Amino acid sequence: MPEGHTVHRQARELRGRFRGQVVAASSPQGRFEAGAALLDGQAMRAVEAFGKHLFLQVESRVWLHVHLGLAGVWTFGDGPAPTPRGSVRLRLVGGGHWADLRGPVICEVITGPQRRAIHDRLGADPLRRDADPDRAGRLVLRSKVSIGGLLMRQDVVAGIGNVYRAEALFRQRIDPWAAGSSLTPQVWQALWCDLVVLLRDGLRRGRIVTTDVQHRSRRSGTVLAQDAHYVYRRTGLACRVCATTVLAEPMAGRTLYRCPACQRVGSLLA
DNA sequence: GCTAAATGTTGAT
DNA sequence: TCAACCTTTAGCT
Repeated sequence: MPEGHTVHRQARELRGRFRGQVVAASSPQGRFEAGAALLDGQAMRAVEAFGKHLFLQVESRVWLHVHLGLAGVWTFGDGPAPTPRGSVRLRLVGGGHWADLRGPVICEVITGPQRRAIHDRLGADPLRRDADPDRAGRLVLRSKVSIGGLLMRQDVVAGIGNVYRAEALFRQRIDPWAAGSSLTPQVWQALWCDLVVLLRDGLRRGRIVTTDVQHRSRRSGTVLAQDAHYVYRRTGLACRVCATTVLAEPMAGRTLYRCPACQRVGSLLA
């Protein structure tokens, strides 16, 4: 269940196991047999993540393009691959490692130019060095669309999903319904910097934690789930900062979470 | 054990 | 604007 940090983490897992290795590719489920045949028996050259998209290149120079959607999942392992269970769309085996892909929305083999076209329509990815936050900022600052809507647009900022949207806007005290054009450049700058901080942290941990203070389970030492977020999925509970009831409301088909008191038009800088 | 919802996108209406 | 897709998990029973 991925936002951008998950996909970057998976790219790292795939790179570590398979880069430079000859990889056997198959589709136990049968739905990707033709595609798997194009990858099978070739050395893996490169793996990269861009937003929520994953690209994997083999020596014939074609690319595997994967988008997990809501339900897609990678499973990794070392040693002999287990008997495939369930609908494994793609299995990669090589160098003593294996990886199974289930339930992706997109799993296809594409050419270099096709990959470039996908790159070109993606916005700034907070986890990539080549991200251009100024271009994203120009789009935001002259848009009448709400900042909550803009953050979900992958052609503006790539890799942000519903959790990071809710949490970053809360942390900056920005009203999600405020138009992009109502933000100042300073507010945009602060929001972008916080997205970079949050996604890097998510990449390191492997989960999204946005609160500074967490209660830990006494037994396992893990951060309790309900303390990991400020507003995401906390409908009806008291805001951690001001105790006002957290709201949930639909925005463009997704559930938006916010604190109506903390998140007014301005921001921490206003 | 079952059901509904979910960190998402696409394509039809 | 909405259903479809696919899998996992939270929250019931």
